Formats: sequence, C-alpha cells, structure tokens
Amino acid sequence: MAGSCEISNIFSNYISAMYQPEEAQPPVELLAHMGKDDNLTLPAETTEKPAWFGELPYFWSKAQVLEWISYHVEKNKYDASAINFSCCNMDGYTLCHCTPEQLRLIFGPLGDELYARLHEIVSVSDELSWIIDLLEKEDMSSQEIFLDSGASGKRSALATPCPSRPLPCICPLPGAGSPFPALSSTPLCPPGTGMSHSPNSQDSGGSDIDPDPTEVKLFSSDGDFADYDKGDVKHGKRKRGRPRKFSKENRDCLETKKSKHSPRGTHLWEFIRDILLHPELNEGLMKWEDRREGVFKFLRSEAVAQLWGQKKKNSSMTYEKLSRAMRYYYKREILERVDGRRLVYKFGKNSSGWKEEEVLNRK
DNA sequence: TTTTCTTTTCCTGGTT
DNA sequence: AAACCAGGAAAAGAAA
Repeated sequence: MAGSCEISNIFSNYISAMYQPEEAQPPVELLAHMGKDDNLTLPAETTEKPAWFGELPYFWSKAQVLEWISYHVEKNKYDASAINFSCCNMDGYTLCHCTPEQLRLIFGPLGDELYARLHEIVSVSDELSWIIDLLEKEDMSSQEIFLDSGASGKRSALATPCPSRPLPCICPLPGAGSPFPALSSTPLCPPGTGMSHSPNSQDSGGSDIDPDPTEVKLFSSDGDFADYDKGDVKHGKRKRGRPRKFSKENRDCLETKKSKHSPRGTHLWEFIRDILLHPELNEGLMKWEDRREGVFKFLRSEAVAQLWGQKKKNSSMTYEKLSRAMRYYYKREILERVDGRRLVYKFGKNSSGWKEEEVLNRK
C-alpha cells in the first residue's frame, strides 16, 4: 500500500475498483440540466474523476452528492425529469442517513439503485469504517477515551461532528408534508454498512468498549479465555506470550456475527500517519513536532491506543502495548528512534505517505 | 495447508 | 510513584 494509504486515497482505490474508469466521467450536460435550483452549485471543472471520487460519502458536499446522483441517473439511463431536484439539496451526511424509502420517494425506482450503490461504497470501505464508527458514536465512550489522564475533557472532533451536526432542512416529501422525520432524530443506517448506529445492530463493526452480552459471556465464563485472563491464578504464573482469546466454539459463535468480508488491516503506522494527516480527526491526539522530518508526538497516548484498539476490535489495547508494536518498527526502519524525548517518534525511510509532497501529489 | 508477517500480550528492568 | 522506554519471548491471527 505504499504511497497510497492515506484515508481518501484508500477510499479512492476502492471506488476506482468499483467504477470502471470509462464510467467515471460525470455527465456534464445532465448536470447543467439539473442545475435549476439556486442552492445547487455545480462543480465547475470537468476533470477525469468526478468530485465525489475518492471521498467518503459521509463527507460529500451538496455539489458532490448532486454529481453522484447525476452520474447514476446517466448510468441507469433514468428519466431525470421524474426527479424533483430541489429535494437533492443534501450533503453526504444526510444522504447516508436516508432510508431506501426516502430515496425511493425522491428518486422513484432509481432510489433503490442509489441506496444500493451508496452503501456498496460505504460498506466496502472497511479500512475506513473506524472513522465512520467513531463519527457515529454519539455517546460512545469517547468521554472515557478522550478523557485521558490530564486531558481537558474536551471531546475530539472525532467523536462529535456528526451527532451534533445540524441536519439540513430538506424539502417535504411528496405526500408527507414534513421534512424527513428520521433525519432529525435517529440516524438511519442499514445493517452491514459499517455505519450502523445501534449498539444492537447485528454487524455494527463497532468497538468492544461496550461489548454485547454474547461477548460479555465469552469473556466472563467457562472457556480457556477466562483461564488466561490476567494469568492463570490457580497455577501461579501464566504462560508467556499472547493468550488465546476464544475457544473454537466461542470463536465460531462470534463469527456468525461478523461480516462476510473481514476487514483488511491497516497497519499501525498507517493508522498513526492517517491520524496525523487529518487534523480534523486529530484534535489533541497527536501532533507533528517536525512535519518535514516526520517527527511526531503522542499528546494523549491512551486515547490513541483506545482508538487503535477500537479499530482492531480490542478493548484492552493500551499505550504500553501500542508502543511495543511501535518499537518493532525501528528494526524495519518504518520508524526511527528519537532519543530522550518521551512519546516522540519519527517516521523512517520505509514509511510512506506522510511527506507533504506525497500528500499534495495525491490531491 | 503451511509459512510468513504483523501485531498482541506479558514480562523484567531501566529511565524520567 | 507513575508513566514511559527497551526489548525478549511466545502466541494469535491475517495474509501470502
């Protein structure tokens, strides 16, 4: 993944894989036809890739949403005159929270297609689902996570923007006479999209911070995990090394809850790099000490460790463990030692994607 | 299925 | 004393 692992780059790759290059061209003339609504400003340039390309739908602007819609109108040879485009004045966040019914009401039969395509994009981005999970977690244990020792208690941008974000007012649904009711309350996410909001959802991909009853049972009762937990008390010292988490039966039991495609792991150093590269997602977690040299510092080490644990579905991650993994990078020259400075690391020659040039080239 | 790689977990001991 | 650093050892689990 060298050189291409920044968040939007990953996403771009996924989308590239889904949409063939020849299909990616947005139908300019259709956009012009659609642009009747004053509020809808259309993308000015017609580049090879549409504006929504390479970005999480969650973060699409209104214009990007419109462009994406027009792309699918064109692709499906749908009669655009049947669509009330004044209802398309929504950003990506709102779009992601539309139910199939809502989309069907606005777009007719195309609504189902749009819904499917949208959540195809979202669900395929497992590497990024941690961001969405975090954005989704309204009352997530962010209070715990972000209340690091000595921290101010200020919530990070990671946890706050979506739940607290005012939703745009969308035109009344035909026959409904009111704005989308669902949009003003509970975010509506389909199962298995990586956007699930409910802690009870079948495949939330959420954290272990609030484990479901199944997991609680697994962790607390019979089975070899319990024996390993905190050492085998009965027999004095525990065995060295990583304890087995689940017995076969328990693992099988858990597997039924998992999505079919297990997420491909982002490496730890990439996770760290992506946090650093996205200041909007990195309020007070880490900072660059020397951007050019790739020197960075953990500001809230335990919070970062918790995030990493959340991404890896491991609620027991600590900075102690994370830092051990970081130290393994020294040998591989992914990181370089920074002597005498606590919580400070430096990217090494075998890391990539963090240099300003690389970031700019990607744009 | 086997091998390899990347963590994860635990540990001892040292430093700030 | 607490938090952090260093690195050995062993194992899990994912990827090749």
